Formats: sequence, C-alpha cells, structure tokens
Amino acid sequence: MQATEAVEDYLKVIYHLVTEGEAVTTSTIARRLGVSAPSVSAMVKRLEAGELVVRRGEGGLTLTSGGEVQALRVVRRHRLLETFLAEVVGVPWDEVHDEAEVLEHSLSDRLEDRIDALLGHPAHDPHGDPIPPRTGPHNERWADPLTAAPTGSRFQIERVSDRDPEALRYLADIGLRPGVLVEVGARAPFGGPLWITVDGAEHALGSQLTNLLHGAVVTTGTTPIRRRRAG
Amino acid sequence: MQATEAVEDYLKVIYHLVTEGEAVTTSTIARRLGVSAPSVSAMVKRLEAGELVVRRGEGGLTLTSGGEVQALRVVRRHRLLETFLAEVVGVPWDEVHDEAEVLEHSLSDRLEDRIDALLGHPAHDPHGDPIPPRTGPHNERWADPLTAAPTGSRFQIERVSDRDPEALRYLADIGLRPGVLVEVGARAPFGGPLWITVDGAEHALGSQLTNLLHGAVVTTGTTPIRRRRAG
DNA sequence: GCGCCGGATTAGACGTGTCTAACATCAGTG
DNA sequence: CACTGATGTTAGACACGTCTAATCCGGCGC
Repeated sequence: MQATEAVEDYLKVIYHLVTEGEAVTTSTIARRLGVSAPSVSAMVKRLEAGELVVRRGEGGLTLTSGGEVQALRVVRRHRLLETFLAEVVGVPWDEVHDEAEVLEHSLSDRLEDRIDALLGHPAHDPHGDPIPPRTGPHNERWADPLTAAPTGSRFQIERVSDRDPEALRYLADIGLRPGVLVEVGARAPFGGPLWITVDGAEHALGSQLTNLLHGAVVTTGTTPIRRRRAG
Repeated sequence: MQATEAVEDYLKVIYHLVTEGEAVTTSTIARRLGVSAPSVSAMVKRLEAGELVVRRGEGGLTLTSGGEVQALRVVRRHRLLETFLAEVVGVPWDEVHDEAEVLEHSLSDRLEDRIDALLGHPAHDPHGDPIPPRTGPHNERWADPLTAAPTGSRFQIERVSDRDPEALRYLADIGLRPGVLVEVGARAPFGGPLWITVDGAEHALGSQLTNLLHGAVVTTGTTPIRRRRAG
C-alpha cells in the first residue's frame, strides 16, 4: 500500500491512541485528525485492505506488524525533526511540534540518517518522548502522570506532551521541562489545582496542565538524573 | 487559487523556463515535470483560471505578477534549503537539490525566516543561484555559458546548474565550483570537448558538462572575487 | 416494547491530479 | 496536393481524500 501523507497521519494517530491506552475507534480517530467520521471509515477500509490495521472486536483497531513499522517510521522522523529543530536550528520548544508535523512526510531516509548522526543518535526528543530506532524494537512507555504523585513526594518530570503550544510556553516559563524535579504539594478538592514547587517557586496547576506532565516519584536523597543521549 | 504541491511545481518549472529563455509550451513543461501532455493542458487551464499564468501568443505562457510571486516563493525556499542543508547539515553538494525539491513544499514561513536568519541572509545557494528576497524585486540573471568564452581567456564560474547529481560530483571532484577561476583552452572541432585548466590540471569537458557552467570572462590581472553573503 | 441517541457505515458528490486514446491543427516535404 | 510528424487538445477513466445526507444498529430510558 502506498504510504501517502494521509496514510501516514492515520497510522501515526492510531499508534498514539494505542500507546496512550485510548480506544481506537472511528470517532476517536476522526476527532484527533479533525476529519469527518465517514472519511475515517473510508480510510480504515483502505488500511485494512493494505493489511496495515486489523479489527480487534471491542477495543477497535490495532496496527498489524507492518502497520506498526510504518507508524514508527513516521514517529521517528517526527521526533528526530523536533530534536533537530530545537537543538540545531534554534526553534523554540513550543513550535517544534507543528513544524515537524509537516516536515515529517518529506524527510528522506538519507537525510533522516544524516540528521540522526549529526545529533549523535538522540534517544529522546525535546519533550522527553523516546525516539524509535530505525529498525528493531521500541519501547513507548508512558511514565505516570503527575496527578498520580502523592502529596509531599518529589516528582521528576520525564515527558511533557507536546500538543498544546500555549501550555508549553507556560510550562517552560515556570521551568517545567523533562528532567526537572518538582515537589508535589497540596491538592485542592473538587478538581481544584495541584500545588507544586519548582525552582523554589510555588505554582497552582489546573488539570489541563497536570495531564500533560508525566514522570516518576523520586525516592528521597537521589540526585536528579539528567537525561542523556543514547550510545 | 490553492497553492498545492503540484501547482507550486508547475509554477516553478514555468519560471525556470522563462528565465532560461526556453519556450514555455505544453511539451517543454511536460518534459521537465515528467508528466504527460494532457496533464499539463489540464493544469495550465486551472492556472489560467486562477490568474497565475496567461497565454502570450507564440512564446507560449507567461507568469502573471501573482504567479511570479508564488513561483519566487518556491524558488526562494528551494535555494534557502539547499544552502541550509549544505552549510548546516553537511549534506554533500550533489544531494542538496533532490532533498530541497521535496522539502520546499513543507517549509513554513516561520521556519523559512528562521533558517534565513541562521544563515545570515545568504544571497546565493551552493550552486551560485541567487536566492530571491522574501518580498521585493529579484534579478535572476544567467551569466554567460562557459562555451561562450574565447580560447585563452580566463573565466570565473558563477553558477553550476544543479540538476544532475552525477555531473555535480564529477565537477566537484575536479574543483569546478562557483567562484573558481579556469583557463579556457582549445576547443576540439565538430562538437568535441573543450579543454580547460583548473588548479593547474587540464581537463576535457564535453558539451553535457560545459552547458552546466555559467560565469564571466575575467579581464586580466584581476584577483578572483569570492562570492560573499548579502547584508 | 418503543423511541431516542450516539456511533458507524453507506451513498453520492466533489476537487485534484494523473493517465491513455482519439482527434485536431499546422508545417514541411515528397 | 496529400502524407507525415510534431504539438496540443478533448474525452473518458481512475485513484485519492474529503465532504454531507441518509441509513443502520445497539443500548438505554420510560
């Protein structure tokens, strides 16, 4: 099956839904891609014919191994481009996602490899998302959300979801980036904000923001671990 | 009119044909783009409806001012990308054209400006082709072909056509790049090769190669002028 | 049980961009 | 003058990707 831009976009969205544990249905795909439900129906039929996805009762769709390979290729190009744009071109944190979104479809294998080498084969993009290897297994693990951290604990941020540029700008402003350590304070009741301390400053984060932050509770005394590049 | 990739490609080819002094006809466009003549007929009809080209008896088509603006935007992105890929990413001379060819359609204005600034607003791409400004007038002057230089003269190369990667590799190997000075030797008769001396070494160039080289005869005694960036 | 509601699909249409086959036109040449 | 060859157009088809409108279906409230 021909890997057009649309096909790549669908596979990528399906991959993300799967790894985020969301239902992979016509409506969730349509919502993510901003297209109508019938468009998704039609495309899914094509993807099934091309043996890139299969129906798996209830939960909805799954990628075949062939489909996953293609999805990972797109995810890899996207995250490599984000890293490249941020580190080499100096594109701000909150802009790299949108730029990579369009460039990812036009990146040749040759240029992909060159950028990968230039960056020293990075393992994570600027938001902390792992960059799949060109071939071989990939572990797309989502760390725990900040909301799961108990009051009084220390929490190290690993990933910051990259979808909302405005939120990203705010988070960057107050110093919330991958690798940063925060102290988890009180949680206001009835869906109220979560108080955290970062860099000695206190902030109240609404659920719209806390949902974007993933990481792990740090057992006391450990020095913050800075993320490093892969070998 | 919607500036799709296809539309951008057609406008770019028409622009190049015009500036190279070639006829802008259905068949020349078809040949350049590698599509059939009826495809060109159909697209030209759409471009006319969108007021991007007009028919101008005999010579064929011309770009309207609106069409030229769009064409120059594509040419600018292409040449900026070539420069960026060569200087920043380290892509070899003969590969930048093909890579830029696909990326040029996905480069946002924002990223274009950022790359332009990062490069210091370059005036020429690695092949010596002038980079159009984002707005305002642009002079796409083609210097004289090497074939026009008289035997015994010294010729400074300004532009090397970028279309043939194999030829580019060979030319780079023997040191023929923009800015380089060559001595024009004897011309073998009946379409035979042209002898030139560059870096003290003599080479016989067939017409396939001499057609790619453009520049100017240098009046004696002048030191070679290195191309520099614009202000 | 009936009706409603949300999700999914089918039906039908459209725009884009391409193709091949057939036809038209025009220049030159025997 | 009629044939040939190049060039260009029209006609008709197809693939892709999208849309809206209509239908279908399964669960739930009354």
